[in-house]
Amino acid sequence: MAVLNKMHSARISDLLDRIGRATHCLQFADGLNPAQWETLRYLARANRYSRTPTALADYLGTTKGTASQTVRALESKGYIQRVKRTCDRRSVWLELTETGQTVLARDPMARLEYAASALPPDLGGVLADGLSSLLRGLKSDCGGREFGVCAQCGHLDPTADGEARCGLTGDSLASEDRTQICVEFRAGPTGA
Amino acid sequence: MAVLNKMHSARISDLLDRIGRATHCLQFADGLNPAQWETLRYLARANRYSRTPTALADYLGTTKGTASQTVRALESKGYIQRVKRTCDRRSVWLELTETGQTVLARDPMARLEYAASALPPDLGGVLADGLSSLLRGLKSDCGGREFGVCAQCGHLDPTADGEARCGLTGDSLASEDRTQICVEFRAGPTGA
DNA sequence: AAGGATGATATCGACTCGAAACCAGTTTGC
DNA sequence: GCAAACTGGTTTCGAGTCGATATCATCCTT
Repeated sequence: MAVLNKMHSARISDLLDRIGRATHCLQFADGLNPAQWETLRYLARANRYSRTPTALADYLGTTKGTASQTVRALESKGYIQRVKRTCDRRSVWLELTETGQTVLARDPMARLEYAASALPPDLGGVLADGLSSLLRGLKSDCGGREFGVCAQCGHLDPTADGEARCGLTGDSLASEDRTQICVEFRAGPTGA
Repeated sequence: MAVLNKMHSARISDLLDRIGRATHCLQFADGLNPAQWETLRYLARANRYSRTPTALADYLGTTKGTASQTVRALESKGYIQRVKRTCDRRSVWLELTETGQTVLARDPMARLEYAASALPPDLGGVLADGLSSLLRGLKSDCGGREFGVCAQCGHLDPTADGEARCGLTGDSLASEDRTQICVEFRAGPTGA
């Protein structure tokens, strides 16, 4: 069984490697590069605390300087725009433009999703769970901040019925907000 | 069910994305870069027809020029060496050195393998199969040559008992050779 | 023997990334 | 209330990678 498992794990590792390489080349579509696609995807899924250059840098596992360059490139293409914040005038919000959303609809990673949707339905769930626990096993080694949604966040403070607020900022969170990625995410009692 | 499947496929896509990013950063260990690690791994697994710069370029999905630079970098570090071939004096064989094998033993992708081996045994097989068919679905889109082992190759010509030879080159293949990656691989009747 | 194909390498330019310097705005401490 | 420390963001610079092209040597075809 140990041998069998060893065989499987080598194969899994190889397959993931190859899938990674295959998707890598997909991510140069539309004149963008992988980092820029990641950024568009991130901005579409990040909540209002998290659509900033610094949070983006954290998410991408890069530096603020590099993230800034990516942002500039996307802005010059008209896919995102910077919005000055009033509360803290150093800070900037990044927002997808209309054009940006149109481009994101052509996300090349959708191919992967498409391929996944062709799997037998019962296999899909198992696959997702397997990958998820694989990632957990990996993540502890690799450093890198965790990003999760408010719904599973330790800061979430469910006050009244249906309502909830963030224990960190005190803001109340619409249900829409709670399904988005947050920089401040911390694994907590609410989460698994 | 369609909805369920859509959920799963989005999650799978996201997970693969994140695993890819996590492993990417791992592959800068020991002063090498991802392409160089890939090269070491490839050379360790490629058969004697396939340990050449051109085959490497094909495998990595890059150009010969770029592959040549990677080779040079690894050679200057002393991890591989070029061996002039006598049969075709244009051609070069790439071989791992002792040092190269030592370094490869510290392959950062082993972390992934380790994480995979921690999965429940039955899950491992399912996961591998799922990923495999996912890759198949993806590969048809993405172009990129298939690389497989002789044992599943259409060129394999099992002559006598236990013996086999390559129908392309006419060479007889030791059983060791048959488990290695070959550039000339072609999906054939022997394979699945 | 000549011309074309092939394996490999070198060179050049475009591009990306990380490190460090830098600027502006905010907070802290006296 | 002001200076120092801090923080968010941008800019600049250098290293490194990659792909395209040109070049060289060798092989193959006729």
